[in-house]
Amino acid sequence: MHSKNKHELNPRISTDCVIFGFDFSQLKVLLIERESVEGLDPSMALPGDLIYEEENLDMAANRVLNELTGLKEIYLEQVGAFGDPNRLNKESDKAWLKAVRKNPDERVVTIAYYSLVNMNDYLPQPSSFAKSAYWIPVHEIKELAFDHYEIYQAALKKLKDKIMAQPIGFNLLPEKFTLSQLHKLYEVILGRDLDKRNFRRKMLKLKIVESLDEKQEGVPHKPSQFFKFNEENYSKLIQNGYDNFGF
Amino acid sequence: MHSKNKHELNPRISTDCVIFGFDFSQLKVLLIERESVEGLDPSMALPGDLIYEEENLDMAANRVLNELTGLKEIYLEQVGAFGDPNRLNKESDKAWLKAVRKNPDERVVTIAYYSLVNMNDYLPQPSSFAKSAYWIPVHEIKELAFDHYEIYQAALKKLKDKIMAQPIGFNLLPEKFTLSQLHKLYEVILGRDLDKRNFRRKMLKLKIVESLDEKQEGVPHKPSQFFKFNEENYSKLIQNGYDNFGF
DNA sequence: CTATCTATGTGTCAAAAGTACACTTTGCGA
DNA sequence: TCGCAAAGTGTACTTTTGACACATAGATAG
Repeated sequence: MHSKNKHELNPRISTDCVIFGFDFSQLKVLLIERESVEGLDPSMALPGDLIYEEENLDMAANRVLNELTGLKEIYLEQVGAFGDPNRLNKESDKAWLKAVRKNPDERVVTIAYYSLVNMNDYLPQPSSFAKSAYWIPVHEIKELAFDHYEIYQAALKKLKDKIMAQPIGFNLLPEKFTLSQLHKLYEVILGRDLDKRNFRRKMLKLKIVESLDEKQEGVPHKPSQFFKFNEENYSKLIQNGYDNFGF
Repeated sequence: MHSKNKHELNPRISTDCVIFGFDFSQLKVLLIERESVEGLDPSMALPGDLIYEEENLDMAANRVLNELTGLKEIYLEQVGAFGDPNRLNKESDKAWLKAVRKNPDERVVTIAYYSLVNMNDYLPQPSSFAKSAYWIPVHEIKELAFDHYEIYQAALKKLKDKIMAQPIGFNLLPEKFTLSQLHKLYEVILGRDLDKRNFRRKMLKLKIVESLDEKQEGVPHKPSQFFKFNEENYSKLIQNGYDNFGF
């Protein structure tokens, strides 16, 4: 082993956030466009930045997300750590880092987080080095800065695993929603069709949704019933070790 | 916010490994005893140490595990990152760090990994600052150095989730094993009884175990059939997106 | 005011999976 | 040869899944 390798790593730590949203037809991810640097194509990235001393990882992720996109008080779940020595070594990334970081060549280990939010409650307001922040449909996400595409894929996998193991996704919807919307949400996350009747049957049997005395209005078809999430029944279910939600 | 907090964190990175083994009756974890420092109780810890420059995280975890315990070429799966600013601040830990680290007060973010191994294939051989390395039954694990207990719990949860989602655990057994041994393994990981007949039925239906023409010998009861793991059927199963193994 | 359009909402049946449960078998050793 | 200890085996019942097609409510356009 080269003696060079014997030096203990002393990197920076960053967090990157994969925030999923849903607009009733597509699954989207919140991305920022970096301030462009002379001549470089501005490229899309996950909101993420270096963390500070004295911060714990979860808090840092929330702060960074807030600074770059304006989103606040989001429950973030950890995806994992990404620390390949070459993760920042694409030429375009190096140029950008040179422009914004004090020590652009320093190695950075990033801790990735993900979350689900209701898009309508959180209007992204870019600041810091985020020139803009957009909700991008997942099917349009093809390349991202750094190793962010890999991080995004890992987060999506976690999301799929989680939604298969236990019913989640209520964060992504407004307080009252229709079963069709919930149904659609599951379909876009899992990336496949689910039988409408079987889906409804299951949701209703679990009693985690509750019918409201209210219907859609003004739609050019049979109006659908509104439902709300029953938090109480949901926590009971989870506490009883329910972990086999699968379709 | 205090200006102090605005400094970017520049910590060390370590890895800690939670290695599970099985001795046909109990689930165990590989722990090391640290070289004792004047007056301090030697305490048990997960094998873990700082990583070097130029190493990627997975490789570092393997190197560290090997240096401390002698285990080699283990498939390690990431548990996650643990980086609370106070994670090394117990008095006993600080004293120990002072004795072995160049910069004992430096913040350290650790990336935890876990794995399952066949205890008989890997006889722990402590070295480096590991005074000894033992397989400790999980029910005896009550406190560990640093935040290692928390890390161990997170790893155990991952293991349970995983074994519920897909049949794993063959790593923990010798090449040929009896269905009773496999059955017991599932019980100790999940921490509850599983019906013997139902367990066997399921394993056999999935065709991931295959009967050998060989029986136990010299046991004071009906000798049991040996089985082997059918890797081919197993990968087929996994590739078909099988993820609902639950009992 | 009638016809048409569109998405909602509903029931049944067969197959598969899960759950609960008790006795016989084999080989060793006393 | 008897007893012991763990292996091994089958069945009946319940629950869950998965596949499938048509009537309904309200809006709109003619």
